[in-house]
Amino acid sequence: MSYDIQTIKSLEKKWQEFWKDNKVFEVKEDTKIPKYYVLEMFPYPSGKIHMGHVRNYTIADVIARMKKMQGFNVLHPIGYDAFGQPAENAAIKHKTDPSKWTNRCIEEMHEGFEKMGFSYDWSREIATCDKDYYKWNQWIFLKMMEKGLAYKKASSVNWCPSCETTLANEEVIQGECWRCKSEVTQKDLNQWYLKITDYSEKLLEDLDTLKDWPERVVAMQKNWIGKSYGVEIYFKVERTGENLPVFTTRQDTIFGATYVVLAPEHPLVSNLIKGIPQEKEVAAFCEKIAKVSKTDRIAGGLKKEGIFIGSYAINPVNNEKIPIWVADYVLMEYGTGAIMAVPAHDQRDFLFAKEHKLPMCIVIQDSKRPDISSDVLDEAYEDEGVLVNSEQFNGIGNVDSLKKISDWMEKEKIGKSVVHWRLRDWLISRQRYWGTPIPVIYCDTCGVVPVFEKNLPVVLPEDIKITGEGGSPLAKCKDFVNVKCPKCKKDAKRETDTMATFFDSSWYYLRYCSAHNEKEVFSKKDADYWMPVDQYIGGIEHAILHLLYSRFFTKFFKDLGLIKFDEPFTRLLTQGMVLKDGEVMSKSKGNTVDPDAVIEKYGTDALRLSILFAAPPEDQLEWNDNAVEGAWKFLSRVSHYIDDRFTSGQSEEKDFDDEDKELNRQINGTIKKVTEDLSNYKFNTAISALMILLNHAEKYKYADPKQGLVNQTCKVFALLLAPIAPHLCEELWQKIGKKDKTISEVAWPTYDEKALVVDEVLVVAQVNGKVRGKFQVPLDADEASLREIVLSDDKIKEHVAGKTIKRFIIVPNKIVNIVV
RNA sequence: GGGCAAGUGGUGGAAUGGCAUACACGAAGGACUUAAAAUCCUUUGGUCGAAAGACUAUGAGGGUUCGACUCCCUCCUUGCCCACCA
Repeated sequence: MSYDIQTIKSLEKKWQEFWKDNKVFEVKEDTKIPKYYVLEMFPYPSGKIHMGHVRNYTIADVIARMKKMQGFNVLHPIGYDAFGQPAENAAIKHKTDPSKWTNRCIEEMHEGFEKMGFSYDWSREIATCDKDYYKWNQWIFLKMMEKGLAYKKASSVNWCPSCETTLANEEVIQGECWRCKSEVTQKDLNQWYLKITDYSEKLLEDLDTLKDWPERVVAMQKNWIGKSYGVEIYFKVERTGENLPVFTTRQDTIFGATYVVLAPEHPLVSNLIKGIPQEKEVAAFCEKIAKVSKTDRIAGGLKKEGIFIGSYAINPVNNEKIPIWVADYVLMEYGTGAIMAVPAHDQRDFLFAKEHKLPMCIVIQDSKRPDISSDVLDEAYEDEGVLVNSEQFNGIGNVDSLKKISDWMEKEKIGKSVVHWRLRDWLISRQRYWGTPIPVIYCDTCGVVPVFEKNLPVVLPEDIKITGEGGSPLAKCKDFVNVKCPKCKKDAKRETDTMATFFDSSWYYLRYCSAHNEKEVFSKKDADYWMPVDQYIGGIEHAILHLLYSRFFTKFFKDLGLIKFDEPFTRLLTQGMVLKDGEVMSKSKGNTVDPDAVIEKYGTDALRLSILFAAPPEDQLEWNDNAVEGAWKFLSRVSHYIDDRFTSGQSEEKDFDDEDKELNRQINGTIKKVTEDLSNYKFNTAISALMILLNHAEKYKYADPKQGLVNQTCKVFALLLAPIAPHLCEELWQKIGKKDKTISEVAWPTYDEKALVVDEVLVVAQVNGKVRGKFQVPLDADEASLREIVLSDDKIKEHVAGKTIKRFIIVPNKIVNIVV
């Protein structure tokens, strides 16, 4: 076969059609065969595929194809996360509608995936904007309502003024909208929430079972869930006697509290300032802070603003009277919205106290510089030490005192141990059009009425004008909004908000198990067989959002009795970004490389190979055109090797000479290495092992070869390379294998342990740790013979001469080190 | 401020206690060719040396070890994530 781009392109097309026409990668549940579920995070359909997709999905495809050859029943599906705002924005820009735009993008992507030769089960392709899919979003929502997990509440929410919608906490990155980077403001709205916090403990605990997840993803989730143990201490307002609980994790510093601070939104504030001289001033301050966005609050940095509100609090441990302040650095959402300030031992309190000339009281003494006083401190002392000025607790180490103090407070009923979580309930209402309608109806008589299950789906009307100017388009669609109440049949109105699209993607992996089931959200039996996902692959950017939500849904489904497992994804791989000139490839930066153009020039297999060879999958990958060129060359050499050397109809030879044995050893060693490396995502070293074998095989004697050995080499190349460069290997297999099977159905090669054994090994000899010689010695040579071989060498003698040998260290079959 | 990664030739990277720089890219030289492309061969961390070879080198500095890119401590730099979270 001639190896030129035209030939390659036509054979790639030929095999892609063959796989599709013969449904090679469509699978059925079969309990007699072990299953393997390979899943990549499904794409947002935004147009043609980019290098990021190519990398993510090539990694998944190699794993899926290898597992299939290894005899697993492999589920490898794909679909589209098709709802969401970009479609709406694109529709406005191109004067089309989101549905048309999305469908065109899906077609383009589908085509791109076929061109990459990915081994998908196309019969399970899904799109979340399809009513057969989002019907089940609505069904899940109703189930959650039933269980009290979906509820509506009025609250101050994150609002993106540019997207004109609310955002979940997880979608606010450094005070900015995760999508458009606009500054997020706060707004009071009545919105739908999912009670993910009911699962806080479970979500945290089960992280420990995820042994095959990257540690940093686990760490990020732990951080986000944010469990902290502390004490709620009951301060009292001196004037009114009202209870004023504060939350702290540093109860060891309670005797050092010199003032109390409330968040500006704290409900006590307005009561306490009523009628006092500075009422207006304080109210104005609180109002001012409430308006400031979170970004600005943070950007203000260390400068902390606050004001005394005219009342005092009583510290229950010593009945001391300390002033109550309001300040911008205390957040209403965390703890009780009130803190005790210990300026001597908390840097934020320290800065605030200095700024406002508030007193300090040292209660932890640094053993290295005893007798420091508050006047000499230039920052808070936050390290460990021994308690002072703390009555009966004096002299105890502050860490040891934590439990002692909380126990004592509980006994005295002046506080209680509590656990606080950082995780908030998940706000899912979005004031946007292109999403799943929330299946709820508002009736003046019956109140909030869920749509009956039999009336699902609530279909998203598609003939709608999207202008992008103010308000949800659905709210303007009278046919959609005006309905009869399902309970009392009087006039009622539909909810016009749609669901956040992260809802859609929180369970799609279950839907793939029975993708077109019309009766159920997914079939229990199919989910039992396929789930959990054995290998999940996607970007690190989903480390918190999508992965946390999916874990939450899984736990919810388990509680519903629909599934039997706790965690959806057994093994997780987060692949690195594709960069060009040191920056992430993006359309806005104009540094993208079009996969199509690369395929045009070098073919799909070369693209796949080069992207895997260039870097380990978790690292960033700097794109380099030359790398594809190199991949092309390698594939060409493999192809030529098999064309030139393979001869059919030869029987196996037995009497191997040394050169034959060496080739045989390398063949078996390569099978071992490639099998292990591919299983551990070490694609780059697997490929280099194949290159090494080729370099060696090409040098193997041409004149008098053992043909059986050569044929075996050819087969090993085709089989080991098949998951990476499937088109070429299919073609090569036609020449060297049985023609009734595609190479993807041929068994993965195994290696012969015996062939790996050598009778001689190269042992490195060191003198004082420096390499001074290398020796071929018999395998497992004993100390005496090693001493004899090594010490009789002239060069070693030279380095040892005139010195006494103190030690003779032997690492069997590897190294000897003579210490003189 | 907290957490987690990472730092190795001209470049991507390999080696996770035992020959540092595998494999590849790039570069230089050569063969084939009227010529070019393609292909093949050779060289390629640095310094000294004609060579044999010696010394030196994995961000910096210390430590453990017969032996350290690898383990420990301190520091520097870069990237990512979180962050007035009490």
